[in-house]
Amino acid sequence: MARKELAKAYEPWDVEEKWETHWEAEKTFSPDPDGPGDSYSIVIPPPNVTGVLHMGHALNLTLQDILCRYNRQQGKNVLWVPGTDHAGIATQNVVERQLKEEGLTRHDLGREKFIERVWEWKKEKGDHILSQIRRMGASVDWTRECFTFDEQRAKAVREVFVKLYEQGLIYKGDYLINWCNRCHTALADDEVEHEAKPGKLHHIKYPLADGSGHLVIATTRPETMLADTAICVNPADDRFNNLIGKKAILPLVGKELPIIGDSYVDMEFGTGCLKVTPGHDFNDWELGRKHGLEVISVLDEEGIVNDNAPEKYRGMTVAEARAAVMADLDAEGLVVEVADHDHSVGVCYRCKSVIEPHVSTQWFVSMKPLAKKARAAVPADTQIFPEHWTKTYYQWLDEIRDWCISRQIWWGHRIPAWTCEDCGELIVAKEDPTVCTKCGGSHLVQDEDVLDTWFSSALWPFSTLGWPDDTKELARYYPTSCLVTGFDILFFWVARMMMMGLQFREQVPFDHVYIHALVRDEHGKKMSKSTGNVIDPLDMIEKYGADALRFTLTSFAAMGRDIKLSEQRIEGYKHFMNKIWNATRFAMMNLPDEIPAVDVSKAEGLADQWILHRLEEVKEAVKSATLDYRFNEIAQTLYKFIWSEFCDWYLEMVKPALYGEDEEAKARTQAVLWTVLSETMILLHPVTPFITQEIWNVLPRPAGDDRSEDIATLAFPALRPECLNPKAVADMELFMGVVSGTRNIRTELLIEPAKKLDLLIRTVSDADKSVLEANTGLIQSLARIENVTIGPDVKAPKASGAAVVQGNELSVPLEGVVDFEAELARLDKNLGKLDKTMTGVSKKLQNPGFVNNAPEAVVEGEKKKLAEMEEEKTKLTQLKERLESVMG
RNA sequence: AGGCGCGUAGCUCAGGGGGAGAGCAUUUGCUUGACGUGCAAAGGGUCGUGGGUUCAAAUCCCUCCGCGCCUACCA
Repeated sequence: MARKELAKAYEPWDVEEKWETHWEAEKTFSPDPDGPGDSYSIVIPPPNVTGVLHMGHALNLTLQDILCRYNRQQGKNVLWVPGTDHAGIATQNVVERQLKEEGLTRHDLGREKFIERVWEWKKEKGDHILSQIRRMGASVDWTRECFTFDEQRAKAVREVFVKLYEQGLIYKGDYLINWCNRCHTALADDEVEHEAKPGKLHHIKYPLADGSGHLVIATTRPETMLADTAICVNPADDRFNNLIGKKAILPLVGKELPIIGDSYVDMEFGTGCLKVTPGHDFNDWELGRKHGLEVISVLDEEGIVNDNAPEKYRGMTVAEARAAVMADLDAEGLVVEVADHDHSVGVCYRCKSVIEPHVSTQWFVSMKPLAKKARAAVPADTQIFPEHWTKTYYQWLDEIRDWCISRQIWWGHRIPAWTCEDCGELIVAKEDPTVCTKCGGSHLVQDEDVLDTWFSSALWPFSTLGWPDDTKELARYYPTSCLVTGFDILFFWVARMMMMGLQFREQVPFDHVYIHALVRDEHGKKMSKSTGNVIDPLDMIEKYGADALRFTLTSFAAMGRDIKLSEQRIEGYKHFMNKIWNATRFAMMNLPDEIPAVDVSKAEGLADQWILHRLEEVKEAVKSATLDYRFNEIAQTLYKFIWSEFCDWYLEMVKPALYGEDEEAKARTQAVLWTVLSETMILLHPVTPFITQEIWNVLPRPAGDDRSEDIATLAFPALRPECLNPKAVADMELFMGVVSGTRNIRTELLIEPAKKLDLLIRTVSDADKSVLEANTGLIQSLARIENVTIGPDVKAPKASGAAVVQGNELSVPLEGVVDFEAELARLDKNLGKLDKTMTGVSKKLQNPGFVNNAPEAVVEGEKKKLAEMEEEKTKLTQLKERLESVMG
């Protein structure tokens, strides 16, 4: 049988592409909703269609994929739904920009043609990110791909909108909302980001109407005075409360403003007098509602001063109007002071332009009743990991305001509301109505607005499963098992999914929410295109392979900490992939085409018994780390096991058996080597799916092993408790100590590696003696030793390098090999180290408080430790004295 | 203003009431028949400060100092 020759170094490129194509073609990750097993389901946080894969996605996908692949191994019926988000504003912006290059606006095309154009764009470019998800190796079910704006999701959106409207939880009205002049639409509160910016506090005189003087107000936005409708002072403020009920004259406009009293006004801030502008400030809006004030808006939807302002200012931008107003006030001698004042300014989270509070007709969702349920469900029905995010979640829900869901754009779910032009009736319906339900007229006009994209995203956990239709998927996979996402969308998305899930499914949308960190650059800065510090995951995949990238992200994904990523780390883990590859290469050179059918629990040698024991521990560690979302521990456990134990010790130790003549021993070791390697590949598979699949595919099998060629479908390795072997671990510790101790003597004394040395071991017990005797050959090969002599009465030459391992005295004769001064210094160094730790332990044991109060086991442990160290010290000292005696 | 998180080896970070850990970097040596993307060995830290609880604190509690983030407000 022709043995497949493995490349000398691992080359991920072809391998990854091959398996990614294979899995999708075979529909490996498309579960049967009627199939066996407990269900485990995850819905992907849908990336924007306009998006390109960034490190945040890469991390997010990796963690979800680990969970899905692990749960498949546990025999679960796993569904991971992929899809994208139609990203209303962002996508519309992209296509509008395209049109602009052709000298067109969306209005030139008209609504219908424009939407067609966006769909065309989506088809061409929009799915780009999906192919990038494929390159990450995400084991999603591509046959169930969804889009927040496809037909089925549209059905869900309508259903929800209409029901909420009927339940009185959606309403329409004129309110002050966040308005983006550039995107030309309303935004929800949480779509506004706040940035601290330097500004000015302008102190301006407003004359009193009765001519008895003036008061001075302070404002950061003087241009909005054109829309002032009152002055407000604190009734408790003795400086001004006599003015309440009087009137002031609004400069430049000339109209009278009532002076009202409200404790909202902070007497300490500014001048203590507040100009009230309900049309341009959220607090003033509230104040205006409370006091029944007129609302004036002096800015239009482009942010240009409109006809409600004095003629002179009309047509100006905000900045122009501010300058003009201040100049005019100054000319009239009304400016008292202009002081520097930093304040935070709201900006659009999509385009970063300044948000204007703007009065307009919008649709809202009443959040309070929904938020109440969503709050109560955590942690009872949904647990958040790490747990501390729960508090943030509560805090947001407690302070929630009604959600403005209408957007003045075209790309999105159009609001299913119609107005009858004949009788003015408002009709909200699932199916497009043709006649008015009230007057029977047929002149119905649909609302122009579309819904906030998050409105459809909020339904994602059940809309992707086919709701509102009664599907198998819905019954089988809802509630989903875990949602994996970054904390930046805890509010935007997670909280709203909770609300909608509870409202429409009467069940939380997920059992667990795992919040992962943000990926930053190596200096802790947020990656952004403008800073130029972006590490592109696709570049990394091309350079190092998806597995190396995935392993890196996994090893960094400790709960509750930001990830500082550097390319160097990814490179380091590519080396790890290569190490795994070469371990396999070694195995392939030493395994027969058919693995001997040996029961590994009958393993005999120290190496085999020890590695099998460790494998059992690793299985447990991987399992519990995965269940607790301690992803970094999965990576750490496997890295240490594979590199520091399997490769560094085990493979070196089995070489003699594999090269040897004892066919029975060889077969046993081959079986163990194969078992450990293949099971480790299965354990590692959720983290690095490609390389493990490739290795599984090239590895030979024992006869009768008819498991799939596809590692992704294999069960988690069965536990083998009979292989747990504490004695092997203890023996191994002794063995490693002897080998390392001997190596240390050699390298620290600068003895050249080729120089043959002898080793004498004066053993402290029969048990140790037999362990070492059984492994003499291994000591020779691993420590590069010519002759080994072992026994209780071994006499070593006085001129020897020395070490003590668990009471056993190692001696390496040095006559003619090295100058003894170096060895003396080395022994002194080791004695010094020993002394330091002994001091600590004996001090502790001299403390009666410790001896009396600490648990007996701990005290005994310390005593034993000290005794051992004392013994070691005595022996080392004797060995040193012997050396000194030779030196005279 | 409120909330959250973080200060541990040169760097990036695990850990967490009983003798300070990893990776990378550094130093030294090495064609050991899987791997120089490697092997072997070594150096390197009063675990931010001050206090408290405890027989015992890097670990738990409090103060402070630094750093980061989130929410709200800022006329």
